[in-house]
Amino acid sequence: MASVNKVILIGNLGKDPEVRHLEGGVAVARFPLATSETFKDKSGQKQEKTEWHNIVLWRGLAEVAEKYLRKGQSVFIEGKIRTSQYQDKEGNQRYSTEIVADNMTMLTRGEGGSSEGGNSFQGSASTSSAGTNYNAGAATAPAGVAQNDEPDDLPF
Amino acid sequence: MASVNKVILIGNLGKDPEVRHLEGGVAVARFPLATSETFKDKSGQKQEKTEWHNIVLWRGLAEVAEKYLRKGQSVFIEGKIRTSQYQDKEGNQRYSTEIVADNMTMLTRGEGGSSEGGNSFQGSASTSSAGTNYNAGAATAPAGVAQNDEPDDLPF
Amino acid sequence: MASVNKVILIGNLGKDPEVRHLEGGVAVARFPLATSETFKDKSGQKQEKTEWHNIVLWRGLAEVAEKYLRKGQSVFIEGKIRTSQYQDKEGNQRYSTEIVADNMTMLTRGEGGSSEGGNSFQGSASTSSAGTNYNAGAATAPAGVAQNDEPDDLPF
Amino acid sequence: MASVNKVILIGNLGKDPEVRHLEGGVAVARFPLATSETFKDKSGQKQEKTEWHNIVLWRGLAEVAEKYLRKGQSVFIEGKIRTSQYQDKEGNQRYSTEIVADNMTMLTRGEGGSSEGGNSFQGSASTSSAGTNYNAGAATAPAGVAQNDEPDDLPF
DNA sequence: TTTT
DNA sequence: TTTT
Repeated sequence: MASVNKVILIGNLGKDPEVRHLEGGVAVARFPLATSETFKDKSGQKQEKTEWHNIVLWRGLAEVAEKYLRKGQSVFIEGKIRTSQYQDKEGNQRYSTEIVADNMTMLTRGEGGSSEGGNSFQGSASTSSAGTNYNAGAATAPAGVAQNDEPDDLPF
Repeated sequence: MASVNKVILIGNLGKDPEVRHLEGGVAVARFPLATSETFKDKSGQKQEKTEWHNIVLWRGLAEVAEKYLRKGQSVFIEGKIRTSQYQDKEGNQRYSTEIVADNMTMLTRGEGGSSEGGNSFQGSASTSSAGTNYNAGAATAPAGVAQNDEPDDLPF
Repeated sequence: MASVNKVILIGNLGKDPEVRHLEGGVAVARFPLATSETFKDKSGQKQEKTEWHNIVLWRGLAEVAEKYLRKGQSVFIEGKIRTSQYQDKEGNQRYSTEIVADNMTMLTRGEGGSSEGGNSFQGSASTSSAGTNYNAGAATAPAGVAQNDEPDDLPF
Repeated sequence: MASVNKVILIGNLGKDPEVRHLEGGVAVARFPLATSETFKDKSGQKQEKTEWHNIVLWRGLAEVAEKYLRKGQSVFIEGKIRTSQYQDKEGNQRYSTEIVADNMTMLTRGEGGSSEGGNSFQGSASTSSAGTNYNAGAATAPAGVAQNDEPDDLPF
């Protein structure tokens, strides 16, 4: 039964990632990501509305997040929506919605760089995106390193 | 500050849309949409996990949903994530996450048809998608104007 | 340098897939996919414009296409754009643009079914989509390994 | 007949935009955009493959591109694929594939800024994205101006 | 060359 | 609460 659950976000980390290392060495990272949109209200005033997303990353992506992602940075996230149910202290059913990432590209250059950058990491083994390709199952991260700018000799 | 908040879903309606007509003739439709994924658990057993999404459509898209969408049907939804805060009866802060649609394509053919079909409707005035192109503002608002903007005085 | 190259299509096959089996058992499938949009021209007449996309699938996805996809059927494709250069007979540089799929969901039910259906297959090992989850490398390659990588010695 | 034609790119401009102003004041901008992916070849060597996309922007988006986009900058593009046919000098049928943008977000901060930034512009009137919302039909651009960073007082 |  |  045809099903697609895909989320694409570009936003800024509200906090440094919080990383837990589970039994077996599996890492999980979480951080809040802000996206915002501006619009004009009825009186013509420009308004900004910020949306906060709970991002979750597993394994290799979590390790990359732990090493390289910091509060305030800009990141591209591709993933899926997942809503978990839990009971609160009073026993009421509650819901918590998260974005489970399966692809991540840093849009802020590592440190003191110029105006842009970015490294791409994926939760799966394919090579459909750019940057250092990262397989979430690997134990060690190849690490995102500086990548070259475009050459001048374009074919058009 | 670069920002993108985009969701793409293909799933099935869990219920008929619930439609309300606000003052001024603005329509709002809501329905739960199921996406599901299958995976093999540790014992090699095939498992299915269903995710439920709260879909919200405004104006023209809501009217199309009211007319044509029914429980069980398959639909493509493009939109954005929006989490609303509200107080529960005990005064605790709660969160509710919805997908506000700005594009919709029916994947189930209307009635007793053959094996597939679909019509596309958009919340905006552009023609970037196929099928019957629908301008959500056509009937009640000037075309091309802030059609996804909800009025400020919403009951949530 | 942050990079994303992502394509999402829903359309109809213009022909049955053409499948080739390369040395080493690697399968490649190709088919044209039509997407169309309708719009009103200046005179208010409804017009339809059809776009044709050259879809390419590798390994497991190609085998699924060979078995299940037929002319006329509706399919969801996720992939990336790839433009190849080649010399025509006169030695001029030519370009050919294809969509290399890494995820596919059939939107037309197999045979004589009711009004809709769909099965999802992925080129990578993750479980981020629904339907029968398919690992493109399962039969011929170690799971989770570079499944979208084409061999270096392709005839194009 | 269900149809979706959507492209999402993050890449770098290979050249400054070339802008033409048609009769009636309509602007069209074009530039090549590079996306790249890295992968390991058979010998384990890291390889990079760059893909070039022909981006086309109309009206307001073209004017924004003319004012703010420059060679080397990073940009998020959302649009659709369009392949045009034309005759070459020898009368042979040729194809040219372009990405017609309907949404654009600059990922490189304007001038000598710190490490990231971005402004969002859309070809349609909706407010589904962030940054200065831009309506392609408008004659004058509200212009993308500096946007604020996230506040420290996050709700989680 | 598809589909409505 | 859908669908296969």
